[in-house]
Amino acid sequence: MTDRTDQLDTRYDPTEIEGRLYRRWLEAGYFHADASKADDPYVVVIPPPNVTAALHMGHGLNDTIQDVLVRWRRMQGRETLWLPGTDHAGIATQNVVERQLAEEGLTRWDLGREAFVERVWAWVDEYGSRIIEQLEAIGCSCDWERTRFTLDEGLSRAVREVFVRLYEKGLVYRGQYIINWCPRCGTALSNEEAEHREQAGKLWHIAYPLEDDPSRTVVVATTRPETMLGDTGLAVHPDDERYADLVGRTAILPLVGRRLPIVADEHVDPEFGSGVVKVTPAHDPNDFEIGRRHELETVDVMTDGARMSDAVPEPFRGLDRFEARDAVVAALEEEGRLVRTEEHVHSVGRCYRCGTVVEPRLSLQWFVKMEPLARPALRAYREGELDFHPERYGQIYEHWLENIRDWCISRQLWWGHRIPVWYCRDEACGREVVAREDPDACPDCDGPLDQDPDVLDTWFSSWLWPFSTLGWPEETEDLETFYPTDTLVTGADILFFWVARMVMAGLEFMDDLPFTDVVLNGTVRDHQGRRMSKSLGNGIDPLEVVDRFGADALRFTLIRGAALGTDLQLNHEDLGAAFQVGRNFANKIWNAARFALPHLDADGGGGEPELELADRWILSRMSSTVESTTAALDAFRMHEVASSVYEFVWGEFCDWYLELVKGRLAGERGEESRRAAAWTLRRVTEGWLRLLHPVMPFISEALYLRLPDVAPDATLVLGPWPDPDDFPSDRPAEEAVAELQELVVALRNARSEYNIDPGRELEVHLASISDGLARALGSEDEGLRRLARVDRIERDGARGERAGAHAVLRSGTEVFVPLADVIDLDRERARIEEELERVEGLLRASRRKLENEDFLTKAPEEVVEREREKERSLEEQKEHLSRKRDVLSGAGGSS
RNA sequence: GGGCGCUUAGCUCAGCCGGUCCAGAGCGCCGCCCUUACAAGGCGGAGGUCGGAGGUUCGAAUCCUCCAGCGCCCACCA
Repeated sequence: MTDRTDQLDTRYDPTEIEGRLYRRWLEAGYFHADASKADDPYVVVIPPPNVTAALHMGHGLNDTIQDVLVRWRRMQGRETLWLPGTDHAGIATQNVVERQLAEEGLTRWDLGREAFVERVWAWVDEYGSRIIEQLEAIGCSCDWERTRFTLDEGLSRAVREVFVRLYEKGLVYRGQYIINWCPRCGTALSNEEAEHREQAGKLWHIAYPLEDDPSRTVVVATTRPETMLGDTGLAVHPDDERYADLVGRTAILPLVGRRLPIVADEHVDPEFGSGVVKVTPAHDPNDFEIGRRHELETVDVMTDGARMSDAVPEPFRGLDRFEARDAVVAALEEEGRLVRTEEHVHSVGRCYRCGTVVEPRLSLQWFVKMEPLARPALRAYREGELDFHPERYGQIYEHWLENIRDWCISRQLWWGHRIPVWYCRDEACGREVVAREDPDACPDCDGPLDQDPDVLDTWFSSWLWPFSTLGWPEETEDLETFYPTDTLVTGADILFFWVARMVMAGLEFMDDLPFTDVVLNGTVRDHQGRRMSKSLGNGIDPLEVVDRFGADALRFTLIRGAALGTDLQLNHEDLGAAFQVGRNFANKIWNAARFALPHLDADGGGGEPELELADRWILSRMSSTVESTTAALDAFRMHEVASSVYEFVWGEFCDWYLELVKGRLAGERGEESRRAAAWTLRRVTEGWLRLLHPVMPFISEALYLRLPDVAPDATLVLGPWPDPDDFPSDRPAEEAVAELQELVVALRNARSEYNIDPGRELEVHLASISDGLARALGSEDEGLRRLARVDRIERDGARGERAGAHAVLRSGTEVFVPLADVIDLDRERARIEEELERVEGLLRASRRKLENEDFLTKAPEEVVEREREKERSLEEQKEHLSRKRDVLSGAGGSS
């Protein structure tokens, strides 16, 4: 690494720097958390990406936010653990490998269970670490030594322990209920895994004849006519007088001929449709309940693949359910049973993995009883122990928990945690064994046992993530030290799947919340507002962005757009446009440092020199920036973290401070002044490099290492994080420089307005100079000359002159620049008039307020005082502007 | 059916538990500038009745009500 800054290119090239620094950090072990040293640790667990995943922008955003928080806390000196890992993602991963097999013309059944699972493991071994490596490319400071996988031995033991404990507590049970069945994936799903979408469909009205009076029919309506083949009853509301005489009688199911008892049930809405409901207990959750209350039969009319089963009349057997729908409708029509058909919009559930329409279906599955687990999770939230950012997600969490339903956890897959339940092969014995260790034989009859063939829902391992990854159920040092964690950063789409369930598991098994703050980041969308997705082809590959613009540019752009709870739009068709904010900022920083570094003194310049106004000003601004940046981090307002550093570095440090001190650094004002500037520059540069480090870790570290008095093995990674008190606050200096800036802008404005040659030096006459400006001129005379290209500054002069540019600053200071050769008096007068009008308008508004008795009595004193000051300032501006107008309109004026 | 969010400059968005906002940023646009850190830059500028209508208040982009458009979540809509 070289300190020869004169060799640095004017364009920042991140490629070589980033890889080298990341390797250094890894080798130094900075990201590894030491449990023995952690008395106040800061802990984050990563939302484990699927092992099948390739890094996409959603990860980019989510993981960068985590890295910013983690790096900040680490810099603050807390022993910080960011625990990484991946999720085995049952359905998704199984699908990937099954698709591979399909290309070879095979199915998993051809391989058999054992060989198939081996094959998935082989896939995971080969590709499973890919996403982890990609996280390194964007700079994530995870503790890679603690990387976990949800199918690890340790995590598997945790899963099993939890299943057994819940079973023993009576919270896990097996039963026949209506679940969501995905016919493509061939498995049951939880309620959360069925995504409901509104869809245009039809409502078919069908006439069912009565058994004892076939001339009389009752009309029922359905959106899924194929399921009528499984009807086993009809229901009406008990108070519905229209049908009171039907209750207890029997109808005949068209096409099938089955006898259907007509029952009275509260669930029926007499207002909807005809007020008569067909009851299909095996294919509808409500019908199932009605059927159970009235002891109706259940007839499952479909196979696992959603074809019509042998339970239906011959002509329909083997038909796909949607073919069967058409066939049933046609047959009904032929028999004259179809009364009418209407268009109907209703919501249809689809598998969240493959999009196939799910079939509500009666099935024997394992469930977790959720209400007892939800109660403490609700209490913790209501008592304020759990905070959501943004807050509104708390209400969504609360609502879901209040209405929680039991969780179907068995999946008819092969890839996942096998359900630890064995059944005695002897039906007469019927013993069911649930055990932590695999049993050899039936404890009752000593006969052979068969393990339940199903695996557990992937989320049944994910919900244990905050403690299973730390060693639970073993009482490890890690668990003792790092649980509970602090902040969870994730997407709102898995609030129920994951976040709420982790809270429940944490409280149930650790007796403590798994985290105290939940940050929900937004969705990354394209420039048309569409979610980025593979199928739309509108995704952006974060690694391509890293290659082209650097990880820092990627991170800065993401963080700057990550306003709390809002989505982020990025143009996938023009990466340059999308990421130039970050790229340009990195370049700006690079060049600012390129300029500053050679001016810094190797020994830090000895003791503290006599600081000048500009020095005190930038130090004071630095102090404010430390404060605002820290406050933003503390409140998870990521975009404010980025923008507060950005504005300071670019808008204050580069645009003003560097320009103000250029002359001094060149020695124009003597050694003491040079030393003061160099000393300040050194401190401020380091200050903002530290503030920048969480968001842009690479460039900040690279530049930090180039500071003249920094050891080659030093690092920003371990902090310290700056404190506002490290930099003296200086209000008067801030005010003075603010007025100087206003003057500079006014002069530049005049120059631009009249198209004055940029090289031409101006002569400036000032009158009614404010105290602040007087102070600024006293010490920054040369700064003014440099910033506004001024060669002569006169005080209290040229009040009566007309041919030039006129201005009045907010402080009331009058500015005049003689420009007889270029000035157009009419135009100048118009300019002043316009300004005068604006000021008068403001003054009127201000006076209106101050004349209002209510304002004076009801508004806080400081607000009134501020308004008075504003009035005074406006009065002065008005007076001085009027004077200028009079001068410009004076005798001999052109109009 | 219930709930929530959004609507601010041409575009993308900050600000929003009221006064420091004389409403900001980035991009885009217009003009000038290759001024020895940076043209991935500098300087100046134009551009907004803060979705609409009421209301509360001394004071509203910010709070309340209603309306319109967009989006999201939940729900046993046969």
